[in-house]
Amino acid sequence: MSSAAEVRTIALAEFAASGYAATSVQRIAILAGLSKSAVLYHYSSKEILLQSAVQPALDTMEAMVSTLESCAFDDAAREAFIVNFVDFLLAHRLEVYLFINQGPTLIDVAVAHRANAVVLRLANFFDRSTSTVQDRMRFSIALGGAAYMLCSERYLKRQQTPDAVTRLALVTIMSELLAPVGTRPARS
Amino acid sequence: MSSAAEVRTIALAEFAASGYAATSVQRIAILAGLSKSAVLYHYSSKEILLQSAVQPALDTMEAMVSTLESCAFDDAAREAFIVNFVDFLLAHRLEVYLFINQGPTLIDVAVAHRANAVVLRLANFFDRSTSTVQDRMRFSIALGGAAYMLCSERYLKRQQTPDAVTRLALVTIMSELLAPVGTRPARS
DNA sequence: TCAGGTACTGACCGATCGGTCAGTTATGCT
DNA sequence: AGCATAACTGACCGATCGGTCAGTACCTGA
Repeated sequence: MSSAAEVRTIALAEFAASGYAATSVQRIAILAGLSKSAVLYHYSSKEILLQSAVQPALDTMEAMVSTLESCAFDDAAREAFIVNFVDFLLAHRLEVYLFINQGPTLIDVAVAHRANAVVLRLANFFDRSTSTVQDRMRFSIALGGAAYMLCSERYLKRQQTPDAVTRLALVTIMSELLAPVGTRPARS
Repeated sequence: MSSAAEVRTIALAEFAASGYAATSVQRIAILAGLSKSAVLYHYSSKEILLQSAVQPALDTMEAMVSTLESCAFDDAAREAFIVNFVDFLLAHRLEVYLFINQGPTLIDVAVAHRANAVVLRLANFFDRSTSTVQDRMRFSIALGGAAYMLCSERYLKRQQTPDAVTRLALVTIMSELLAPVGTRPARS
């Protein structure tokens, strides 16, 4: 892996684990075995480093939400979205965790506005497709809960579950949480 | 409200909303209409201010988990715990949000160890009372999701739901998420 | 061989951080 | 009134922050 890519990977992990504000460029440099100047050579500022680290995930999520908004939201589409979304969460858990629980704190970071906007678009989409308070709450819990679950395994001792197992269970739980009232499946 | 209590309240809100590391004592002072020195007069350090702000919630949660661990965990106890826990979440949403998604980042803050420990105790308790990966995931999602949902309402536009309504819906959702496989209720 | 670009370093900048301290104002008891 | 104590301020401290800059080692194509 190139130095630049390695710095990006390390920065993403540190931003997610310790917070953007609490992670210094100096610390990222040390973890990458470089000087602070070298990090700022590859990425001209800390903010641009964050942006570079989360951009691919953000692009993917924006595309997913756009697709969702532009098609009829029947049961099949809902099911397909959940599977896609779970795969997205598994592939970009650090980015999602970062957006979800640091989004509001990064008020003067440009890329955070994009992140907050796309989360809000998704939330509003589910708001429009349901009418009850409980269903809105279910969406928030599914989103925030999945992001938390996927990253809390790591820092609490708890054994790491293989992605394939996590994927199946998460699809089940998300389907249950996001199913509209009246069609919610009974679980055995 | 006394100055000291006001500072504590403001600090808790800011720590939860913007992160402990990203919130300066100076900022808390300005929001409270005081000088930085005045804040450090009431609370001798930033860390002690955090500790003072979250201590009541932490005491309550430790007591709740102790009660849980010391009684038979039948269906009635599970149901009673969920109701108590939801009330706890509603009363201390900021503290829980702070613990849940800043706990791991505050590695050298003493009170964070207590917070992480009690969360881990609760997680391990549910681990022991179930055997499936999915049930463990359900617990994480319920905890992280509830914390996220209760605080995301505030900073996203979304209308504030009255606590009484939130309480009922949250008890329903948490019961569904935390019910052991085989007894999970069908929802209409 | 040597010019030029890439990757990097260390010294340094102003700003802000958490925290200390001497001194000042306000309050309340005797 | 007088005085202790509580509440608070502003100046200041060393450390660290994000970021700049001049300089250097190294590789590559001409």
